[in-house]
Amino acid sequence: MTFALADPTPRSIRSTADEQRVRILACAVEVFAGAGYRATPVADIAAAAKVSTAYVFRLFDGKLGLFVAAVDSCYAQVVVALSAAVENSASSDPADRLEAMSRAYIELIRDRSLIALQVHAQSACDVPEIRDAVRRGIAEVVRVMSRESGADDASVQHALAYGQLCHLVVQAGLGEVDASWARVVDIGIRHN
Amino acid sequence: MTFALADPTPRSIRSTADEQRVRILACAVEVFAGAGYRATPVADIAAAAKVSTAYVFRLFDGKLGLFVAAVDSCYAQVVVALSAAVENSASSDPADRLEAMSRAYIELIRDRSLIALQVHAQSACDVPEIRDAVRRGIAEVVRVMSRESGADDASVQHALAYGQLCHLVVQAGLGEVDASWARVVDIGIRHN
DNA sequence: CAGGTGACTGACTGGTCACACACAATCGAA
DNA sequence: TTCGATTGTGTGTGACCAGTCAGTCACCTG
Repeated sequence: MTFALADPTPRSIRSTADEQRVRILACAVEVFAGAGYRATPVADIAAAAKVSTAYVFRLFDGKLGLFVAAVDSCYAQVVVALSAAVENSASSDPADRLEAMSRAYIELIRDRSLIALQVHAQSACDVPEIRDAVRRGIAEVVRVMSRESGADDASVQHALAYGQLCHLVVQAGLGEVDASWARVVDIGIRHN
Repeated sequence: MTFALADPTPRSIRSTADEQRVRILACAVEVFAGAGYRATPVADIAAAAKVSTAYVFRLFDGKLGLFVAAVDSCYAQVVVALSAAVENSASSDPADRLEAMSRAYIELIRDRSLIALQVHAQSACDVPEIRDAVRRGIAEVVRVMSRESGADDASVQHALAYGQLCHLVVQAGLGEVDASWARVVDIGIRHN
């Protein structure tokens, strides 16, 4: 009574669990970014990754473990992007280098996922494990901004604040609102 | 207009539905602020308000209607606080008036609820009704800041950005983290 | 080819939650 | 006092969802 239900093209090659883990993690970032931790059933992520729900639970430590892993991966990507930006910056002026990082962060917005996931993680900080993941991520981001730019604390803080404003704009979709108040919020993101 | 929040003396007299609505709404703001829209069962709010779950559904248009009402009420409180702050400000200098508003906003943090609820609403923006409520709220805040302070758009935007940074600090509890990176984020909230 | 190991799944379970409905208690007016 | 309107609740239910388990199938090694 066994019939091949899915997979019209049977996978000739088996993948390793580690490969699957990173694949599923990438899907998790994307899908969690859509509706957040609580509103996203693990089954949705499994479907996106084309695996069974049971297998996701086997590879990760529960839904919480999966979400934390997704958040960690998200911040890691941000850090990489920031580092790369400053690497390509010719100037050695701290302000310029910080500016390059800010610009790089804006660039990341093309893919809403990273921003959206950060907001969702922030909102789920009542779960200790998630709060810790957020702290780890912010810590790393702050460290990389300070160290790689050489800017003073106030400037770094300023850049962070505008990053947060950017989250609001993306999440509430203010970019597509045509009103004067929306322009007040939206304007200065590209501007220093 | 005084509203009695808690009634120590057992109600001998019937309350009107409108009274109950504002009472329950106040509870909803507080309880939703704890864990957000999805993670908060309506039953929890009903329990906090000492009424039955069924009655909450009778007074509000579903869980979503209740949450939207809570978000609206939250932003309304913020706007009131900002207006009051500028009212008490002697100076007519736009920068000073904006500063007074920022200070007032920091003051609001004593009660985590208003900040937390904003973050949760922001995170639940995938629900159109909630996204609209957030937009309404932000619109009103921006309008009041611009109009009452007379400051230029860039300054208002700057104040907003630091407000958002403030949300991150509160939500992730960075105030209680003792590390250099945490201080970079935390420092400047009181400082202009 | 026998047998072992790891990838992967379908089917189930225990629990939670949003919401509905019928009913009870209390009030104001005629 | 009766009647209708309004406040309020107990009980139920259908849907959904995290996590488990027993078992299948592909590949490898001797």
